[in-house]
Amino acid sequence: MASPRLKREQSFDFEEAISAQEAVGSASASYSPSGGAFGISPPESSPRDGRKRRKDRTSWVNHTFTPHFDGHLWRKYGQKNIKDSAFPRLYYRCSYRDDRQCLASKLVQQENDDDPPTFKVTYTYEHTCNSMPVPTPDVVAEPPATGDAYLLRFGSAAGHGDTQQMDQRERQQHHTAVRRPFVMLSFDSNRNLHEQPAFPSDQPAAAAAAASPSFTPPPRALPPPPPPSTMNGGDDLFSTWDPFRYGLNDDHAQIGGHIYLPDNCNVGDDNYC
DNA sequence: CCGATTTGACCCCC
DNA sequence: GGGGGTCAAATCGG
Repeated sequence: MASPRLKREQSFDFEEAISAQEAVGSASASYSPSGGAFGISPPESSPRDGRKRRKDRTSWVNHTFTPHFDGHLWRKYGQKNIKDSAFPRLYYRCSYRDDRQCLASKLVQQENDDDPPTFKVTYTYEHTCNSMPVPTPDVVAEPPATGDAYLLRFGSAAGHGDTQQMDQRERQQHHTAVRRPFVMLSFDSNRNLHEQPAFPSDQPAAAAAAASPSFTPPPRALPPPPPPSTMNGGDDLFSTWDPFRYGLNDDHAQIGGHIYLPDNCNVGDDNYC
C-alpha cells in the first residue's frame, strides 16, 4: 500500500527564524509557536507528491545535546550520509503516523564532535496524533569547570517554547512539569554518581532514583507523561520514557545516544569505562 | 510473529 | 545532475 503523500504546503521559514536564535545548550524542543502548523491539509495521494524538499514544509530547528528528549515517540525511517558533513543525518517520523495520520517528522544531525556533541534537530510538521508534546527537560551538560565532574542540568533554562501550544487545561495539568525542578548530576573521579537535588519541596528524590541500580520511574526532572485524562488513547506515550531507551542506569547517563562519563573513563570506541 | 531498524533504491527539488 | 528526503524490502530482536 502506498504511503500517504504529502501535499505541498505553504512555506513558512521557521528554520531561518529559529536558527537565528541559536538555542544551543537547551535541550528543549522548540515547538512551533502558537498559531503554527495545525490545520494541515490531510495528505493527498498523488503518487509522487510525497517526496518534497523540506523547504516546502513547515519546519523549525532546535539545537540540543539530547535530540531524543522531546516528549514524543519517534520511529526511525532512514539515515543518510550528508555531503560535507562528518555525521549522518537520521530521519524520524511520528510513531503514530499511520494510526493517527500524524505527519510530524524530525531530522537529527550531529553538529560536532564535542563532548558532549550537539545535535541539530529539524522538526517538520506538528504532531496531530494527540500524543501531547511534553515539556522537555533542559538538559545541559556542563564540562568540568573545576575538577573532573560533568554536570547535567535538568530544567536549567528560562523558557519553554513548547508550552505555548498548550491550552489552558493542559497548562494547568502540566503545572508540576513547568516548575522547573533542578538537579545536577556529577561524576567524581571514582566514577561515583552524585546528585545535588534542588527540587521543590514536593519533588521526589528523582536524582536518587537516577542513581539507583533499578531506576524504574523516570526522574521527575524529566517531563512526566501527561495525565491520562488528557491522553487521547495515548497511553503508550509512556514508552517514550523507557529509561533504557534513554540509557539511564546506575553506571552512567546516556542521553541522545551519547554517554556522559567521568573524565577518567575511556570514551573510546565503545565508551568503555 | 510482529514491530522496529537498516539500508539501498527511488524520486524530486535545486 | 547531484544532493537530500522518503520508500520499502530485508533484517533484526523481543
